[in-house]
Amino acid sequence: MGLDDRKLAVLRAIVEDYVATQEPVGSKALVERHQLGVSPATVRNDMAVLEEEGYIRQPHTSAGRVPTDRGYRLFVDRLSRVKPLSPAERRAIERFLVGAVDLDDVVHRTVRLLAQLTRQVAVVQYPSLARSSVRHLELVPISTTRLMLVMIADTGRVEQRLVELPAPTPADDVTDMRRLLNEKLVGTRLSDTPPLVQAVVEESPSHLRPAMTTLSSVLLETLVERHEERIALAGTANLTRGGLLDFQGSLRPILEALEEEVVLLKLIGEAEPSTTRIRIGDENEIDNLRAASVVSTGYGPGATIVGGLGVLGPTRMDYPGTIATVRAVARYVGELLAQN
Amino acid sequence: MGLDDRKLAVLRAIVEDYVATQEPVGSKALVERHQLGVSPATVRNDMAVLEEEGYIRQPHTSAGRVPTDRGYRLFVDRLSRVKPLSPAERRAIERFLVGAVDLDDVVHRTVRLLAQLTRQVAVVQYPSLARSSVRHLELVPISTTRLMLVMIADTGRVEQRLVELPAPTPADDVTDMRRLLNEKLVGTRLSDTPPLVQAVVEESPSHLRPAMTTLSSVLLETLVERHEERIALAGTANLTRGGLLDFQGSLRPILEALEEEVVLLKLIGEAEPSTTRIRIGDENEIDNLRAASVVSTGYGPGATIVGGLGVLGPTRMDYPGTIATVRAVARYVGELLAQN
DNA sequence: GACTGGCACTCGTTACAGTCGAGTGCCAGG
DNA sequence: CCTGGCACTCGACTGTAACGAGTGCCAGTC
Repeated sequence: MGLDDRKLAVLRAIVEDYVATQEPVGSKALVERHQLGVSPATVRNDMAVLEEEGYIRQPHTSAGRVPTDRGYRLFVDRLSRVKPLSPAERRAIERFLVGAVDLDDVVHRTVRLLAQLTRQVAVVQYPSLARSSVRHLELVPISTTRLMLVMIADTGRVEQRLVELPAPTPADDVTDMRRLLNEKLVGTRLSDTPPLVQAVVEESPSHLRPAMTTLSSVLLETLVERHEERIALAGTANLTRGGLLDFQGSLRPILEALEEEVVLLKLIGEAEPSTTRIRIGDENEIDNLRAASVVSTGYGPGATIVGGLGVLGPTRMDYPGTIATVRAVARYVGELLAQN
Repeated sequence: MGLDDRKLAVLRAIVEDYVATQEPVGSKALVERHQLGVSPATVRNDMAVLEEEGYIRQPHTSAGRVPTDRGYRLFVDRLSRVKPLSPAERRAIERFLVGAVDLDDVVHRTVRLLAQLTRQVAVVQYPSLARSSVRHLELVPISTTRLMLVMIADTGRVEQRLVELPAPTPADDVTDMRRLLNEKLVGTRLSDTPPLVQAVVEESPSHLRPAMTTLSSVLLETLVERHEERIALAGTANLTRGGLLDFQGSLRPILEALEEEVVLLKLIGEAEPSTTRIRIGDENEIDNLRAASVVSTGYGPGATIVGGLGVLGPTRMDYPGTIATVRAVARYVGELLAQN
C-alpha cells in the first residue's frame, strides 16, 4: 500500500476542497484549484488507489470523491498542521473572558465563546469535583432540624444540599460539627474524601454522632456520587448550518445525545493527560454520534487538568482550525483559573 | 360573520384531524371520520366561509384545508375542553417527582418530565428571586480579602458569589457583618431588598463601612440584577419529530431562540396570575418563534406564583392534551414546593 | 515505468409531457 | 337550507429524453 507524497497531497486537497465546498470533488476541479503539476487522469489513478485503501469514496458512480472517516483521520494525523489563530480570534478570546466574576460565569462565557468561534456545538465540563480539594464546608441552619450544607472547592465550584437532621440540633452543636468537618476535610482532594468522612464521624463526640452520620451520608452521596459532574452546552443552533447535508439529514440522534449528561461527559471527560482528543465519525463510542466528530481537550490551572472542554460538529469540519481554537480556549481558561 | 354551531364543529374536526394526521383535510374525509350528519358539499360551503373568515386556508388550490393560527386560537378558546390526564400520566408525574432532594433536582426532574409527557420542548424557570424572600445570608471567608457570599432564599434557591474585599478583614468583622446583614434582611422579599441593603450599609459601624459597601454592591448587582433568573430546558430532540414539516423546514430560528435566556424568560415568565397562557404562531412576540406555539403557566406553593414553566411545540400541536399536562405538572410542582 | 490525452460509459440531475386523482366551487333541484 | 352532480384546478407521480460531470481504461509518449 504505497501512498507516495503525491497521493497524500491529493488526499489533502480532497479534504480541503470538500470541507470548503461541501460537494464531492472531481479530478478536474482538483488540478485546477491546486498546483499538483499533473493531469486529471493521473489524479484519477491516485484516487482509485486512495479509494481502494478506504480513504475516500464515491457517493455514486460518476460523482466526485468524498473523504471517509479514515481519510479524515489520516488527514489530521499526517497532513494538517494546526492553523495559527488569527489576531482577531485571539482578541475575541481575551475580550470574552475578562470580567468573569464567577466560576459559573467563566464556564458560561467559555462555552458561548467556543461555540461562536468554531461555529459548532460547544461543551464545557465544570471543574471535576474528583479533581478538586475542599476549601471550606459551611453548615447553615435553616431550622432546628434542617441544615444547608455548602461545600466550596478550590476550583471555585460550590455545591449545596439540604440536610434533614434526625433530631433537633442546637446551634452550638452545629458550630461544633462545622469545626470538626473543616478541621479534618479542608485541603483534602475530594477523591480521597470518603474514608476521611468516615473517620470524622467515628471520632466525633457521641452526642453529635447521629447528626454527623446523616451529614456524612449526604455529603458522600451528593457531593461525590450524584452531582459529581456538571456540564454547560451552547451552539446547538450551529447544527443546522450545512443545510441537513451533514449528519445524514437527521439531527435527531445528535440532539438526543446532547441531552444526556452522561454522554456529554464521555465526550469531553478526558482520559489521557492534556492531549487533544479527536474522534472522527465512526470512532465515536456513542452510536448516536457516528455521523459527527468531536474535538476535545483538558483544561486547568497550570499543568494540572481539572475538566474537559470541546466541540462537536460534522465529520466534514475544519479540523486544523477547530483544533487550534479548542486548544487556545482551553489554555486561556486555564490561565484564568490559575489567577483565582 | 355568522359562525353557526355546525361551522364550529367543522373547524373543530379540521383541527383535530390535521393535528392527528399532519395532512390537509378535505371535505370528504371529514364527513367520513366525524358524524357531522351532512354531505361533503355542505361541509365545503362551510369551509368556504371559514376560509373567508381566516380560520383555515388551503396550502394550494385543490388541496385540503389547514387551520390558520387564528383557527387554532378559536379552537382553544371555544372548541376544546381540557383533556383529563390519563391515570398513566398521573402516575408518571407522581413517580417522577418523588425523591427529589434539592431545588435543582426538582427543576431538572420537572423539565424532563414535561418534555417526556408532552413530547415537546420543555422550559422551567427556577423560582424567581424577585418573588422570594431571604432565608439566610452567609459569609464564608476564603482568605483575608476574599469572601464567599451565599444567599439562601425561602424558595430553596441558593446563590453565591465571590467578593473581593477592599482591605484585609479580620474574622470578627466578618461575623459582625454576617449578623448585621441577617438581622436586617432575613425575611424580606428580594424585590424590596435594595433600599434595605442601602440602610444596612449606612447604619453599620464605620470600620466596617468599606467592606460593607463592596458587599452590598455585589449583593445588589449579582443577586438582584444579573443572575436573577435561571432556566432549565429539555426535550430539544422533540423538535425533530414531525419530520421537518413543522417549523416550515428550519429548526434554526427555534434553536437560536432557545439559546437565549432572555427569550426563554419572556416565553414562560408569566405576567398575569395563574392563568395558562397560550401563544399560537404569530401571536408570539419573538420573531424566531412565529412558527411555534407556547403553552405556559405559573407555579408555586399554594396560590402564590414563584416562577413559570411551559412547553414549546409546533402550532399543530395537541392543545387540550398539552394544556392539561402543563397545568398538572405545575400543580404537582407547587405541592412539592409547599412541602418544603 | 510513469504520465497523459482521448474516449466510451455511467448515472444523477433537469426538463418536459402526460396522466391521475383528491379536492374544490358552483349550480340546479329537492 | 341542504344535496348530488359536474366541470375544473393543480399538485403528485411517471416516463422519457437530453445533459454533463466524472469516471475507468487504454494506447501512446517521454
